[in-house]
Amino acid sequence: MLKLFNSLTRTLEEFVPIEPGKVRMYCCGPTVYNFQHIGNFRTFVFEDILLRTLKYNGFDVKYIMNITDVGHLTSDEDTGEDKVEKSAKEQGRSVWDVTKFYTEVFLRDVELLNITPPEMYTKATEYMNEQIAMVKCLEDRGFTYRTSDGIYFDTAKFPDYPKLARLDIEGMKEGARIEFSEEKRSITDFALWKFSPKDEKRQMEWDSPWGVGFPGWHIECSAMSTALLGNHFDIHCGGIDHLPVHHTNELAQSEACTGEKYVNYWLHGEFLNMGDEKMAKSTGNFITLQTLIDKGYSPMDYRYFLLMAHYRKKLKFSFEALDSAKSGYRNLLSKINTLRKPKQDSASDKQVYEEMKSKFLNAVNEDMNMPVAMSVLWEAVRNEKLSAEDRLKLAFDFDRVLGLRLDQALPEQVESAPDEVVRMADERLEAKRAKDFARADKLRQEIKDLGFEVLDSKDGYTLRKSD
RNA sequence: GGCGUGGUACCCAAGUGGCUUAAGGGGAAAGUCUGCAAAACUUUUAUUCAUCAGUUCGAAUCUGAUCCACGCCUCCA
Repeated sequence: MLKLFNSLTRTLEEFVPIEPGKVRMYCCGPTVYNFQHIGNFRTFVFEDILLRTLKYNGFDVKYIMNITDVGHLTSDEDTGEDKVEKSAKEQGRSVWDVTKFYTEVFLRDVELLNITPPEMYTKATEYMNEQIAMVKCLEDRGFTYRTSDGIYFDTAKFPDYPKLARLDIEGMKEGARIEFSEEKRSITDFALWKFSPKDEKRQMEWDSPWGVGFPGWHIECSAMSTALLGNHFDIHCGGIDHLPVHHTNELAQSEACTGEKYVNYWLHGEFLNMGDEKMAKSTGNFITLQTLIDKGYSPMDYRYFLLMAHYRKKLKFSFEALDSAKSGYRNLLSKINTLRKPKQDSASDKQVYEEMKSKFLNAVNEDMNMPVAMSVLWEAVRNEKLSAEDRLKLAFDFDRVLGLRLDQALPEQVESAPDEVVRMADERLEAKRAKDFARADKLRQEIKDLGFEVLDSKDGYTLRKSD
């Protein structure tokens, strides 16, 4: 039985899909005006784990992720600047170039991190009609009002508005950090459609029944998810920061428009912090996957790091912790390779085998407890009551959820080393056989200086890249 | 001002009333192996869960207080 923590009820609930055996899921994707940082990817990895967990449980999953390639405001107020337009201006490129570029980088990082792509990435700019139609629907149903800068959603007309985030709207009014527009009837009201400024030509703007403008930043997810998954679907997820504003607004506008329940399970991934502070694009306090790669870490090292913590707990990023993940991942691959070697194999205790499998499944199904799942993996791979073959079978089976590319773990063999190094290693082997240990040790050191370690075996050696 | 989260070994991090006198990884130490190393394998590494008081037959897990750190109420994964 798969249990998931539903933000709507703040409890662990058994997952029951609307349609038996099938799951329809939507996750909020990136806004492509800048690089996605490793904190963003914590959420995308969490969503990937969720997808893999559902598949591991035998569900047929229809999964959609959006790419926000249309500019929104830096704040919800009419004073805000559009991030995409701003980014384009700074870089002296068109907005279309900017979003294309960051989308490509995002897709590359997704691939590097072994994140399963959705069935479809939906781009906000390609669903403009659906968005306009939904705003129209809300207008027809009387949930909107017009101000000088746009069409707004009247949250007071939707009594369930605070339910997802458990908002205390009265409390919000007292100490809010920012003044809200005089024209807004309530602090929680939000824009559905914004008018283009009269004095400035935007690069991205569309015609609408209300005039030339652009969509409010919440409407795209409602419009696209509904268009592809229907009015009512199973799972919607995103970063925890989306809970109080974006998802709250999305839920309100969707249910107001369709009159149906929007989503059954809302799941949110916690933040990755830089030291004690959060990592955020807006403050520039962030690092990208490429930064990690440049520093000699593999994307899988980072994925391993993420799997060491539960998705609903804040995680502090530090290079010390990443180093420990890197070692752990390397040791794991090394263990896999050891098990692959055709040594004499012992018999396997089938009961232990089943026990490992069920322990793993239980961990995964307990709201995706990856730290425990990882401990089961280690336990399985080191379990002496199991044959090497069975241990490998378990590891590869578990990897369907973990996504650590364990099956691609290859011994860094002689072939991967430069000829020069191989020649030296051969020479060392000869010296060793001739009991010329001084010479052998000297060669070993020289090979080490070239970045390789010699691992001796009974009648030969293997080379491994050292770092 | 309101709402909320967390403090577990040297580091990361599970566990949220008895199965746990606290998983797993990293690190460190010892042993096996080895010409010596490395790798591999084995073993060891928290009588204790921020502090104090209480509830209970029983608490890291519940309650209260205190200290500390952090997030949200602006855009943000």
